[in-house]
Amino acid sequence: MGDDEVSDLKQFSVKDKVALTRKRENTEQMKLENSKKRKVKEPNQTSRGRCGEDQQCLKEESTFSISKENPGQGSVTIRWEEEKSQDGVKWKQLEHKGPYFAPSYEPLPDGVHFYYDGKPVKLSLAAEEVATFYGKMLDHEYTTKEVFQNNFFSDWRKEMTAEERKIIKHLDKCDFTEIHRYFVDKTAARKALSREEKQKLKEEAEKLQQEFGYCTLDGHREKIGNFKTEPPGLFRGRGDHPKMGMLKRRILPEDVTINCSRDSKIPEPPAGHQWKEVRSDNTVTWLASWTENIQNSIKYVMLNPSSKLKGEKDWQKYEVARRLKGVVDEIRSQYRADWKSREMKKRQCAVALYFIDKLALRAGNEKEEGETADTVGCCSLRVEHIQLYPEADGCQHVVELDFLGKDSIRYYNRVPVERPVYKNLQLFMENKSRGDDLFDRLTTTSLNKHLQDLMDGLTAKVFRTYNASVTLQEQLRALTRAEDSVAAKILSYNRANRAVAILCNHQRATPKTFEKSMQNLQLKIEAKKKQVAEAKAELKQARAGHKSRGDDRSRSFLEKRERLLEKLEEQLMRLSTQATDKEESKQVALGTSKLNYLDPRISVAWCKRFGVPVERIYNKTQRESFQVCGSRGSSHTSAHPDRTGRR
DNA sequence: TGGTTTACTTAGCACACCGAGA
DNA sequence: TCTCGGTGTGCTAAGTAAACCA
Repeated sequence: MGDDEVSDLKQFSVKDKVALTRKRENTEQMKLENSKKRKVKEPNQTSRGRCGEDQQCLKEESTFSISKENPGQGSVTIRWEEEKSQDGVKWKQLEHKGPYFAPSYEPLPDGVHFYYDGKPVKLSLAAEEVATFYGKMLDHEYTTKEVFQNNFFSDWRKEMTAEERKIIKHLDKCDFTEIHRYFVDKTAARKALSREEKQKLKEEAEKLQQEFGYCTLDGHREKIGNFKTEPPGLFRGRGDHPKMGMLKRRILPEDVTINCSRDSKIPEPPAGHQWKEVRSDNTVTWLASWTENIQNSIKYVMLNPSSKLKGEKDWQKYEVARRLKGVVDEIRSQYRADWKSREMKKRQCAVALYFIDKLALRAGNEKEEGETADTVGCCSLRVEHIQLYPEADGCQHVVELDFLGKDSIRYYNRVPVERPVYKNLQLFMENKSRGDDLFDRLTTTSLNKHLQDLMDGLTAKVFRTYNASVTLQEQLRALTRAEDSVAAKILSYNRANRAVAILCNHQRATPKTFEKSMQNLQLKIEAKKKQVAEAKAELKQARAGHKSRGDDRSRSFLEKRERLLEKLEEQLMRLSTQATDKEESKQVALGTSKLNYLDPRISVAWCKRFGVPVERIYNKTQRESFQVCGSRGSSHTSAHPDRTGRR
């Protein structure tokens, strides 16, 4: 299957997107009308007014409104504002053991050969190591790609001795199959280890985690997110990445900069080595860094999301989104007015902002050509990425967007836009060729500068967070029914979550095992249906028996049958719900939005209101990240560090 | 002002792990 | 006890955006 076909399969149906956009538009229209009716009011009063119509809604809404209005939360904002003013100081004391280095290369056993042109060739250690990188990936699609093959071969030859280079001249004459088989067998052997052996490995990993996986930050033991250096291998760039297959070098202590406090115990480099640099910069949160050789970018060792530092940053993100809620109507009026501006730059900015707000597009920074896959975001859209239709699908002024976004995931959407937007797009496309920038007067920097003027801390990214959280809230309100079972409520939650994922274009490949596991689930459903039918027949008989005999024994039997039927029907319902959920989620990645875009306070408030245990929505790690404490039906919303800082 | 660098968040994939059910 | 399949976790690429610099 070609890449284009994969992309085709991976796009959401336009119907999903159109339905979602319309739902959001209706809400927006209502809000606009309401705000017109109210005329001039403080922004936060506007948002409260809408919600005040429904007491329960007010409670939920308060989880996503300006913190000044929430007793007790104002202090949190103030505390962080205070911290921010301290010249960006992130910590006072930081101590750690440095990164854990990838194990050195273990040569292949004598019985495993590499063949060139049918003849075994004993490779030098360096060349052999790189050959194993390729051999391991033999059953991966990457190795079928020409760019991957060429980059690999070119970098591999650099690792060869002059002798080897003389022999090995063409990749298609190389035979890595023995190497491949060796690693497949090794994986199988690892899987087949005894319980005790596996336990031993687990204990060793845990020991490593305990030794290198934690640091001390301002006197608190914090978990590190990635304490191991990235092992060498072949670069796996996504989409049509021009550098895929290139050799990712092994990271040595000499490449690593350590960041820790001056008075702490400086981590020891591995024996015989030294660090590139040891510094003490408390305005940054990273513990160690190095520059990787593929794109010359810096890689960092950072804290785990469960850490105080990350938690606070996350909380701040949602606070900014909450502040946006208070001014979003005003911003929308502003960009609508700017659609008619005499200044081209202003018009482009206003139209781009409309896309970012309405379609939750990413900002779209400029990228260096030829260095990465050709992907775009809003500001970097080109003429070739949009099509205009005066009329389509029964709507006027339809725009079709078709481009590759982050991770080369295709964004495809057909959406009716307001007339001035349509007219402006026609104008922006005039006298341009397909490869020209649609918004040629606009950059993400200028857009963000404009947003900064509208609201302190506002950037393009905030609109995604804001619209994602608002969508979740609206969908939860529309879909949840108090009388539903917990399973049905969770289905509603997943549907709301899914609406957000579709809005943000979070896609995933259909799991390889999907068809099979779906088939098995259907079989289970059929079997359960049969059981229900049988139980119904038995119940009927039991009723007749009790009617004719009327004794205690027949009554007891009847009650048992009733309970059995009830149980089976519930099981059937649960299976059907599971099947629906599974089918609807097969190509949608729910985790990304749940983890990065949805204010946990909304989910926790929903759990609390509808008696759904928080642990059914957030797993252990997610609860740790958000500091959400789970308790059946009465979950409290300490979604983040407490007001005084530590949890 | 515009290019570059740095620091951080967001993203999907692969695979290990673990529990349910046969 | 074994198998299957879902979930959780680790990994690292790919974004955003601010700071820096000439």
